[in-house]
Amino acid sequence: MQLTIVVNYICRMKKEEVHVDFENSIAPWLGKTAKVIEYHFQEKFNDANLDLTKEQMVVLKKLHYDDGLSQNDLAFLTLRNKSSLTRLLSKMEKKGYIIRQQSNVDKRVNKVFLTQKGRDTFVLVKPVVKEMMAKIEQNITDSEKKLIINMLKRIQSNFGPQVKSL
Amino acid sequence: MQLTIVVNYICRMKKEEVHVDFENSIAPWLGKTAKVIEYHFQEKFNDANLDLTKEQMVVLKKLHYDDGLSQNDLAFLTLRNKSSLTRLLSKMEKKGYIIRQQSNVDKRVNKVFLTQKGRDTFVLVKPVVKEMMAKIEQNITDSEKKLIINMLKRIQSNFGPQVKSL
DNA sequence: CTTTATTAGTTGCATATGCAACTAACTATA
DNA sequence: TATAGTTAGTTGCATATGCAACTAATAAAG
Repeated sequence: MQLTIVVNYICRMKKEEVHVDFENSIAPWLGKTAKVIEYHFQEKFNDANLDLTKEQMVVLKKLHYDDGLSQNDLAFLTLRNKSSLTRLLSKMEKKGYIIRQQSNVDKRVNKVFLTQKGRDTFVLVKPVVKEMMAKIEQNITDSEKKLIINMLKRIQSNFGPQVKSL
Repeated sequence: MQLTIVVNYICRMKKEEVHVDFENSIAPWLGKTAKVIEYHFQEKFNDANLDLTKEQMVVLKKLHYDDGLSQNDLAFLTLRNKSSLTRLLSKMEKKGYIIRQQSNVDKRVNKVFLTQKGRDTFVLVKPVVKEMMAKIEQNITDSEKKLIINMLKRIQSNFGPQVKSL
């Protein structure tokens, strides 16, 4: 009798496939929406003849508000692996948007600065970004906007403390 | 007098730098949240010893519900460039998750099918995904969940008609 | 029925990314 | 102070991705 129970249990285990309701879960919708937005962001940059990827734009933006950050901090703040940032910066340096400057306090550290071209480019980028933001939020009310941002922050908090937007 | 007006206007144009409020806009928060989630998704897969990227998981999932899709449809449904899908499938085929089968109706078309290994793997993937979904939504109420998904759908609709989740 | 246009899929090229291994430089400990 | 550990940044390797150019096959037009 005991054995029967165990066998039944095992059989049930094998049959009971875990069910995941993708259609009514946040993650897939979030992923898809982010993907759509990112795609159109890049498209807008290309249309505006900005020689810039969306990732490079984020770095430009961070430096605009916080010039002279170390690569380490910049990687952390933009949610990037430091190796990824290294190569992103190399491309941006080659294009003349930024320069690396070794710290004389700690020779391991590179401080990253915007060049004049970098600053000028960001000025051109801003209206494009603004337009995209408006398009994204065109049918979202202000209170809804507050709400969704609040929810997004809470979702992020489930994976550890985070602070600012990208 | 007329000239003065024009000159003043131009000066104002140059000074008035466009201001973008990143901190109170949806896009950056959405982007960041999606990035955090994607990172932890991949981490979970690795921890569970699933030899699978998150992108490959999405394809596996689509085929699970719609076996035999063409590469074209699969690319469209997963928001991928067809060239990107080609290479994604090549890797998945090499790993034995899927097979391509040329259509005999239209020899240009490859229909994509899950292999037994692909089906078995998806069974292992599901609980991991389910756990992640729960973690993401742990501090979001059901009505909030409905609300955020609705908003995400509306945001997507600003970039053309879309249907299902990823 | 032949020519032209379109479509499905592949490939070269460029970018972005995470991990692990590495170097150089700084910090802490014995 | 010498040795061990840590940290910042770089590089090799693997994956994913978009665009443009390409091939092969089908559809449309003459």
